[in-house]
Amino acid sequence: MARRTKAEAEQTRQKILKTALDLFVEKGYERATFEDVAARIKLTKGAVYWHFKSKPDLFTEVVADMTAKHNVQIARVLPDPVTLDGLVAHFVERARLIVEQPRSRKYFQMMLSQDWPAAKFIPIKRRLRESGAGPFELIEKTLRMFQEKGEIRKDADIPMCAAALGAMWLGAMKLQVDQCLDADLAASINLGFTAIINTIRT
Amino acid sequence: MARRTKAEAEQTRQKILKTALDLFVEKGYERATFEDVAARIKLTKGAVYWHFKSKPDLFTEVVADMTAKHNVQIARVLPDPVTLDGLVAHFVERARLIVEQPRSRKYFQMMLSQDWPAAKFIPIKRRLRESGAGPFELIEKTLRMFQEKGEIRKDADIPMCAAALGAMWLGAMKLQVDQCLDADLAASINLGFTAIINTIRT
DNA sequence: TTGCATACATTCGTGAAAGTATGTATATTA
DNA sequence: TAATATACATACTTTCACGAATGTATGCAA
Repeated sequence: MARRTKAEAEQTRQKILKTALDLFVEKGYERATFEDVAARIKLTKGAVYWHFKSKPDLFTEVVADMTAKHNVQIARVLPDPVTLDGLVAHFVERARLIVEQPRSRKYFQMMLSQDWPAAKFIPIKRRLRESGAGPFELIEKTLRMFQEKGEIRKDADIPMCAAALGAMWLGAMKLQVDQCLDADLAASINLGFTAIINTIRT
Repeated sequence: MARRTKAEAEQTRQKILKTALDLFVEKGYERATFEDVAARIKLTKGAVYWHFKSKPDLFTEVVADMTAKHNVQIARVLPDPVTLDGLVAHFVERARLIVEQPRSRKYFQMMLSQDWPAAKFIPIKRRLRESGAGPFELIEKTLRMFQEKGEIRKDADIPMCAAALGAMWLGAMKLQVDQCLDADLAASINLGFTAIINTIRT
């Protein structure tokens, strides 16, 4: 076997990305090897090295690819919240989406399990924070907006409230991913978010 | 150099445990080697192997040792809560303790970063859940107690409320450990816990 | 004081994974 | 259609941590 067409090569690339995500989740970063990835899609290590020059590179690409896809997915079905209750509903829905979509679920599982050397992937950690597990910016931005609109008390401590909401979100997602959450994820997020937001409602 | 006295050997063991914790935090499980540990305390790999028969064994012992010490520490200064407000105060204080004590802090950093093959350490994951990052049992047990005492509404959904509180706790600790928490940890835990508990107060 | 157990040091083998170099058949392009 | 770039396969080197084997000087007990 030898050279494939461009389209086929791109398919191969996508297969590698997908399989790599699976393996990073199953075995963790260190124990997942290029040979594992190659074997699972009937290729050789060399082929994988053709598409990705190193293991850190492969991991970085997997994260970038999944982040982009996930963001597109979210943007497509979840409009930005326009009411305070909408903010709660937004995150409840977001959680439901992540749990239901197998790919997104695996992505979060990998990100939050952090069975990978986070210290070596500082930019990834930042990306994770910005768009993935802790969309704190969205929370804080939205809270400020509603404060100006008068739906939130002027004396409310927005950063602290946002921190509490962010912690709630992150914790719930992590519990879900670690499969330690007996209760319903969406429902407990709903409970927590509502309780916290009600303390600063006008 | 050769044989030391029993007391000296025990000191060596403690040094190894301490150094191993440091290195597991700094480099993660896979990248921390017996040589690293040995070099840092001016010993050789063989010496470390004398005290701990394998790497999983060393890791397990580090966790067991730190868990025990941390539990003793908590039990010594934090009485079990006897009021609902006391429950909040308990966790606020617990958080403060963990942040302030360098050893406990590192312990949680290692446990929550999970830059180690969690799948290979199922018993440790259980231990972690029971006594470390997610003291859900304490929360749920205490809530039930207060429900019987009449401080919590009879129709309150205890498991879900406990899940929300647990998520809040876990998320806040993880944010702290990952150094992504700008706001004050204790204060945001206080805010979140109070808000959630107030929704089920009689 | 003798003899054994202990607490290390030293050395080496082994295997596994990362990465490299090269071969090769085919797509693409000029 | 020839030349070149591409998309792989194959085979190899390198690295490195685990762990075992062995050596050795000393503490301790009888």
